Amino acid sequence: MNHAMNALSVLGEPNRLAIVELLRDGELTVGEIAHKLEIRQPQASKHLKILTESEILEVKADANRRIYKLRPEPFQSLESWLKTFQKIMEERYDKLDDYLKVLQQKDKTKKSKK
Amino acid sequence: MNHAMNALSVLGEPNRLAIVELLRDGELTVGEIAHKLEIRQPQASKHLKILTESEILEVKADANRRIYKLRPEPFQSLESWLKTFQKIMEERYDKLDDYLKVLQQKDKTKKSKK
DNA sequence: TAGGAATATTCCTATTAGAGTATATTTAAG
DNA sequence: CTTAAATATACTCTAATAGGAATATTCCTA
Repeated sequence: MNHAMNALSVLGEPNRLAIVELLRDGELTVGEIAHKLEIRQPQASKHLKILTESEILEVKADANRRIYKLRPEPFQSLESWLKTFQKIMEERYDKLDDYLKVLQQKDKTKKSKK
Repeated sequence: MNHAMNALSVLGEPNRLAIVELLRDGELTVGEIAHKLEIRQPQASKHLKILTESEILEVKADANRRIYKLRPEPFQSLESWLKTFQKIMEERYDKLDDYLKVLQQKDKTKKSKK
């Protein structure tokens, strides 16, 4: 939970979120990330550092290259956190159900369709 | 998706996240929120405005009070967005994931009974 | 071992965003 | 009609932060 909250604040930055979405499709080097997002290398490195320190990413050294990829934990944490809002999410579904029932009722009174 | 990204940046602010977590347990007025979070009323109002404009909250007027509560949509969006990381989440912790799936299945059968 | 490529780091600047304070607005009560 | 309560808004200040440029570091290769 605490981890999920930290992840949220880190992912609040657009470029960092973009990095995470890039890495969803597989690991990438710093240069590749900088190129794909059209940002400069130092900025990429800085964001990657923050993402790594918050344990959203992990690095693997390959000679003078650094290969970054996603860690699963923060996303699992976020999922757990989201589950604590399940009740709210369901409330509206129920309302929608009720609404649909109302529509069906009106439909019945208007013209008996089916 | 776009909505989920916006929600992330809005929830990146600690006080706003705290407000959202407060409202998980039910609707509250501005004063109640400010008091519970030990922040000043104008700050509460500002954060609530941002949260409302990003459609995370909705307001109801009651005389000179404003009652805020969560909207389900952004959380559903976040859930959808998180699902796009399912592959990464499944890579490791297969056992835990299976367990969660079992729980989800049980949950689904509960819901569909209603 | 010199040079170049990839990345990290440092320092600076400018923008931004949140906090604080004062004030405006709305509404109920007396 | 005045006042007080609840909330929103406007203004200012300050601090955090992202970006830019230059430089340091590491590692490979000729």
